Amino acid sequence: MTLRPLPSPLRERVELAVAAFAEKGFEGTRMEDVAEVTGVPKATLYYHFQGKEQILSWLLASLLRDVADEVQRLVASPGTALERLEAIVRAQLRVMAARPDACRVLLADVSRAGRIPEIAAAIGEAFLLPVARLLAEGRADGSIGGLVDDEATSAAIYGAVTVTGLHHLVAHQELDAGRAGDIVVGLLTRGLRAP
Amino acid sequence: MTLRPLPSPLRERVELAVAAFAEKGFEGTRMEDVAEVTGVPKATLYYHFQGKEQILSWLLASLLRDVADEVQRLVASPGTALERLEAIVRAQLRVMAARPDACRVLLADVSRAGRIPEIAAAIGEAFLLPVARLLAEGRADGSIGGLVDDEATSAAIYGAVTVTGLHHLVAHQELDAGRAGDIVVGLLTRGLRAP
Amino acid sequence: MTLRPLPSPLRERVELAVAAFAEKGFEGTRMEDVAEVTGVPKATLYYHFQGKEQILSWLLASLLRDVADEVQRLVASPGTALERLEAIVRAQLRVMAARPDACRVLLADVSRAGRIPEIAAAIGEAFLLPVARLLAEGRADGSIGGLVDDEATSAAIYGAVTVTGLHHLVAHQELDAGRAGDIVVGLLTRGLRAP
Amino acid sequence: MTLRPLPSPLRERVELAVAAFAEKGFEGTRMEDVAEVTGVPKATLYYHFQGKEQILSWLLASLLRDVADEVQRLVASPGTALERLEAIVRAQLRVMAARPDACRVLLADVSRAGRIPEIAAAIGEAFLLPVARLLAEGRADGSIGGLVDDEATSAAIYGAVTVTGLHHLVAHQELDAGRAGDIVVGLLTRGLRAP
DNA sequence: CATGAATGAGCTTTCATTCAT
DNA sequence: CATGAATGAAAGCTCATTCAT
Repeated sequence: MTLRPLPSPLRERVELAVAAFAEKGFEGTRMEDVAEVTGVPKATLYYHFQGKEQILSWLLASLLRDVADEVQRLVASPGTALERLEAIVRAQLRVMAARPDACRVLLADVSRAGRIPEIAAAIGEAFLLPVARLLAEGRADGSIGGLVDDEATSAAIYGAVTVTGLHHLVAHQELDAGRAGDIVVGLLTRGLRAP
Repeated sequence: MTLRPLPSPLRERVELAVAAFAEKGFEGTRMEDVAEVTGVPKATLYYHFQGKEQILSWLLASLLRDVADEVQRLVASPGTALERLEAIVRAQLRVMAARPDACRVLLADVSRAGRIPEIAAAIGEAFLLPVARLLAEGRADGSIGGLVDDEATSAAIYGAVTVTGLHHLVAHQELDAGRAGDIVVGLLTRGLRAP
Repeated sequence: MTLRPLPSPLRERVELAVAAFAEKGFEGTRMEDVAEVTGVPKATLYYHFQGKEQILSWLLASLLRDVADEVQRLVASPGTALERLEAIVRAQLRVMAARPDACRVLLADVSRAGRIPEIAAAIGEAFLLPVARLLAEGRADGSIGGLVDDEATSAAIYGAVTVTGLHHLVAHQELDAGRAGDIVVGLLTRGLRAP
Repeated sequence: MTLRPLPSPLRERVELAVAAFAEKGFEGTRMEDVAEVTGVPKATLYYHFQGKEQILSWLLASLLRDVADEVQRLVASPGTALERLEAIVRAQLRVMAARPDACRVLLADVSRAGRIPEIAAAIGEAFLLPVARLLAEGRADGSIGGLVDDEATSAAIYGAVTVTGLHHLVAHQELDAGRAGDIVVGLLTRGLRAP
């Protein structure tokens, strides 16, 4: 995605840009802002990135790589499909707690329906697809009940998790991944209906 | 919110601006664009609105008023709390099907965590709060099981509904509110776990 | 060439920009400079012109329209072809004396061999073609001797006239169209060879 | 002009830069472009030249040295002044045929009337002055008729030659120095007037 | 009331040039 | 010696907004 391989010290500084994007949105964030927050001169940013969009793209890709790694690890772990799905939900919330700004930026981008098509694809790859496969596995191993549309269900799960995390961040200024996980996992596994 | 009460023919034309906001984001949409899609000259828009932000604000408020009305109507309808909540979920998806662009804009704004604080409050008022109240009612009337945090749960429900709708719109170019409703309602009421 | 018809007061002010282009070249002249020299704000220039190139284009077109008018008038005047050609040469030098900067800009552009193809075509239309036709007429009416290539000859005439004018302007800071005309006409009609 | 004497292999590669200057103009040509067409890294160019302007200056000086050498040789050759002048005109056209880009760049610069004053002076030294001297000689040896202003006449000759060459290059994509020479020499010696 | 015309304030991006290696 | 990396200082252009009619 980057033409030149990004030198490691720069990588860390550029990560600081998510805060700006999260607060002011992509178009509302000026390169000047990115330069200020990261401490990297504007011209240097342009030396390493093709433009503002590529910086955003790089940031989101970096986040999604982390999510994908975690998801992949958990998918391959032992346990029933439902147990592994629970673990994935909790992991996603941990990522949100660790990198809340990046997640906000990502959601904004999703809602704009894939400004950067690669990102839309990457979300599918990183979360939706593995979860959909897990749902199928779950029906096979008997841990998950009969649902009709795995793709749509995984989107619903993604929404429940993400918006819960976001809501905590916005409403309470912080995200307790454990507590939020209990709620979401509770809702998703047992449902609302009284037993 | 508007200084002058909007003349009715203008109101309808301005609604057309959501498409632009949905596609290009708030900052990415120029007043010129709004003027073009609505057919209302730029200067005339400034005669009726205070600025670009106020147009967005007016558009979202219009959507949220509709959602709130629907929710309020359904909250007061007969049936168990769970049944009414199901109806609300389905209603929200119908709104998304009817006004997909406005919903996309709204979600983008939420993720930017309340660019316009009034909007964040309005979402709470229109959806989260009534749903949270319904959850409490549900525990009282025995239709909804024991959940710990009504506020967080209603956020999770909002996320599940919204992202499912969005996913359908993006992935399948259209949203069948009935089918999507079945999936979300199924997930939310019975949960994933096999009986 | 211009989208909006240029208001007359603006037209005169924009003419002042040729001085800047003549002194610093096209690329060396910043829009800021044009704004300063003309007294028209940058944004206003962009409101009326598509960009810097279009301003140059408009300026050169304006000059060439004048040249073309003069040439056309003289071509149709009475006298032998040679007499009329002499008149055209002298007229061209008068235009250079009147609008030296525009002529310098035009010549720079020619050497860049039609950065703006329309301009290259317009020079042909305004000068080269009428002169070439006059050469043919001259052979017919017996006033002009047997030359082989009218197109090339008219280019040579254009060069002799233009560079002489330019040389006077640069070397003597001013152009006496009468004196310069005598020299060029003398050279072009009788040639260098002693009788 | 150069601080360090240019290593011979570099000299040849830098010559390739004229193509870029000819096509895009001085300001329109980026050092990056020069680096690309010459294959010499930007920083290396800066190691050998003081800046972009010095590269242009060096290129034009190189051309003018060649022209001056040729002219000097021909001025000193046997024959009447008119014959030697004819030879110079033809030689200049041969140079244009051999190095068309450099000539285009030179002419662009002339019209900008001595962006680099040394260049304006060098043209005088290389062409105008020797030709003016030849005109005087020609009047003395009886081969050239009575003209009033040798300086202005040499400028006119320069213009006729140069623009004819340029016209051929632009209009016909190539310059046949022999044919073009016949036309220009015919015009300059015998004039247009029918005998 | 409504609007075409005008503009101040910035925006992204570019580029000549420097410098550490 | 030569050069990849880095950057200060613009440059061209855009856009939300105002205003005269």
